[in-house]
Amino acid sequence: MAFASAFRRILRGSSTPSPIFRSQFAWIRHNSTLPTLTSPKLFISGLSRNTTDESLYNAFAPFGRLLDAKVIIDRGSGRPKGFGFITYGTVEEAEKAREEMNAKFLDDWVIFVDPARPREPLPRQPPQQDPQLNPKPTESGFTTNRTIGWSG
DNA sequence: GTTGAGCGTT
Repeated sequence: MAFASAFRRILRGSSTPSPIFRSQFAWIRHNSTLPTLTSPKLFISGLSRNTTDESLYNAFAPFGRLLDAKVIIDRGSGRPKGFGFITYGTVEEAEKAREEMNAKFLDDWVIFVDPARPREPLPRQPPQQDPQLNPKPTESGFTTNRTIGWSG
């Protein structure tokens, strides 16, 4: 927006987006609502292009046992997309890390720590199940018997 | 060598 670029010039005067400005948003999010974490997986956004898997790991290592720390690299350009994912052993560690690292600096950039969305649907716990939205898809002439469970 | 919202290369 125009706000961001304006604050950018005011606070820094350089082409680097001001971390101070970004931290305001983070504080607002921090003070408004804290969504409870349900998984030890965290989505880290606002990363610097200099941040790599190792530096991301080192930044979040003190808050718990990190099982994974990954900075997403754009396969086309081969450069970091500016966000990544970390996985702790427990949700408590993830919550602590979120409390400690959200709206904090990493490589001169204010990072955002949010719960990561599930990438793969769990096989035993479907996230959404709306049988009412599919009353009867029997238009193809087939009488689709509802198969309970995937008997592979 | 480019500009910063977002949910991942298997």
